Amino acid sequence: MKVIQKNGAIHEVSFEQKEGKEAFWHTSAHVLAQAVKRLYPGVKCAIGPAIENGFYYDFEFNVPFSEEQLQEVEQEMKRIVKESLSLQVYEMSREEARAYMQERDESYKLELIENLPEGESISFYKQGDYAEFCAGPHISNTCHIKAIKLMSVAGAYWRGDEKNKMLTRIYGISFPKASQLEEYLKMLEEAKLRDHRKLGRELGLFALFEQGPGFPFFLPKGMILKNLLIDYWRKIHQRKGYMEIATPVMLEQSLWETSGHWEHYRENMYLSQIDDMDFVLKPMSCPGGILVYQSQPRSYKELPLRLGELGLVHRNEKSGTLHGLMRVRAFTQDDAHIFMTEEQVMQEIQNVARLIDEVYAQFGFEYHVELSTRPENSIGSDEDWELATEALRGAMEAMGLPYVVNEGDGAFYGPKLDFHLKDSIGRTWQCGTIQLDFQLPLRFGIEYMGADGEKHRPIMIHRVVFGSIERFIGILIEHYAGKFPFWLAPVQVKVLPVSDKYLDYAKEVAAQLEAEQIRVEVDMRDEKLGYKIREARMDKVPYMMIVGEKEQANGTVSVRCRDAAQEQQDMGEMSLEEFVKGACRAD
RNA sequence: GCUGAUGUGGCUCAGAGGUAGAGCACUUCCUUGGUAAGGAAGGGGUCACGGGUUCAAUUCCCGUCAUCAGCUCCA
Repeated sequence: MKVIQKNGAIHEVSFEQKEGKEAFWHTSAHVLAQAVKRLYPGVKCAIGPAIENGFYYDFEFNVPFSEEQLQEVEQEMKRIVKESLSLQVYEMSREEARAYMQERDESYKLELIENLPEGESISFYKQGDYAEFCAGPHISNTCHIKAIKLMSVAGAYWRGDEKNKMLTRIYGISFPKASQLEEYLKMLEEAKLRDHRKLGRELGLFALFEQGPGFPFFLPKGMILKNLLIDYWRKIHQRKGYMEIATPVMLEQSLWETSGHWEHYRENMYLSQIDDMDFVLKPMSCPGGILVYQSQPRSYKELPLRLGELGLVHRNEKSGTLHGLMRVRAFTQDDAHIFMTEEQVMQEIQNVARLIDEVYAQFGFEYHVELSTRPENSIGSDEDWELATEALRGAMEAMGLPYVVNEGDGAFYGPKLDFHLKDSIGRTWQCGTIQLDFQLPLRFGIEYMGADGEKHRPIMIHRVVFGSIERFIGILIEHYAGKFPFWLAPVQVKVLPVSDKYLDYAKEVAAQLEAEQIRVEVDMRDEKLGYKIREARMDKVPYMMIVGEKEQANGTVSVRCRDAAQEQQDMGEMSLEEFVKGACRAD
């Protein structure tokens, strides 16, 4: 298909390319606007870009509009596409453009025109009876849009500002081939089946109650999973020279005034008063970590001092943002604060980056890195920010890790590197961060004794690998679709006696597996084998062991495996030694 | 927090202005069954909460809370 630039240049591009997709979806958004204008002439158009998956357009409707009317708009879009309208580009002066939009009472478009640079002419794209100013590029003809589906209607603020009027946003997706739309819809279904809220309930991992919105409960199996992750975390951090500490969940208010949290994040903090003291439930563990640092005089010989903490933090997130385990109000951060000299900074950043790399590889995640720079309401001097930002940048370059820059997205006390991992169906999640901080050491006045006998101020790194353990578990559930690898499965083996005549043997098998540190359950219910297999499969247990007359007589088990094609699941009869040595160590 | 939708037994969902139903799960009994659901009986819900309208509300209206989809936010 062909793409048409705003200077009128045309070139060939495929839908598979990023540029092609964007032009395709952007044009689809224009078709959506065109359809809406045809059906509802009084509607005002705001903006309609291509997004990661599809496109949207924001409108101000003068009549009520709801999901039911989507079908109608979609039909109109299909009619427009059938008209095979070719896109034309032309330019207008600012004045002409303004007059054009004024005539059509497009107040949002007028506002947008005001924000365009003075003096430059404005490019318009026109398809049939519809034209709007737009930087493009667009595809050359609407006829390429073979498959369209409008997905949903939602409210969205004009220019993303909650003080502005809420507009009606219509989301849609389109493709050059009908089969691609089917595939996409199938992928959405797949994502729904993986939803950690659904699987979390079905697998008995966690629960949420009205009595604690955003405060997840861990059920026995979820707790096994959480503890396994924590065990793994401890092991790897010990190896990397971290020492673990634990600081209180609640500390006195003045500490948070010193740290700057009181000023910057008061609205998100839970408060409590005991006797005459004002307490704050910690939203972060850093001030606690600093008190530990300060608990004794520090020498340069101790640096870098790596203090790790699985800190339970509370943040009063807005009600509308809560989402299963992904966005909660109480969670465990796998935090660590590293205190070091200026010379050690680059090396430490790289050490942490390597640690994160190792952990993500363990779960089969790919990732990319983003560097977030100074935000608006930040503390500290320009020089410190510059130094810190360059240190993070330098470490990435020294390691040869590519990164993208996120302007103004840093923490209020320092810039950061964010690690965004990619799950098995291609979605990305921000988990690990490395934040460099000159501010808290200054605010708390922490020091170390240098080799020169003088006092110096250490620099601090804040970092997490999982981010939030709760959220990481949510991501893992969806990544694995509940089929956890053997080492993480809450129940690794389920023993299924063919009938209760073999219950004793089943228990004996379970006891032997337990002796091998394997997490095992016996299905002792009075049900038929087929039924027990079905349930064990729904519980996504990696291995089933069927025991009946034959196995009891031979002192063996018949193993059935979760992770194989239907016809290969039956792994046949084997001894427990064989299983323990071979089969289950594969992953 | 904002906009919209939803809220019926553990789960998935049906239902109606006259105080509720199905399937699965659960309990008991029959059955002792070999690779994705054997049969029967039984227990379980002040229909989210608080007001209002009505002779009567779980069903209609208002408010609150929670959940869902977006938006905004995410140290």
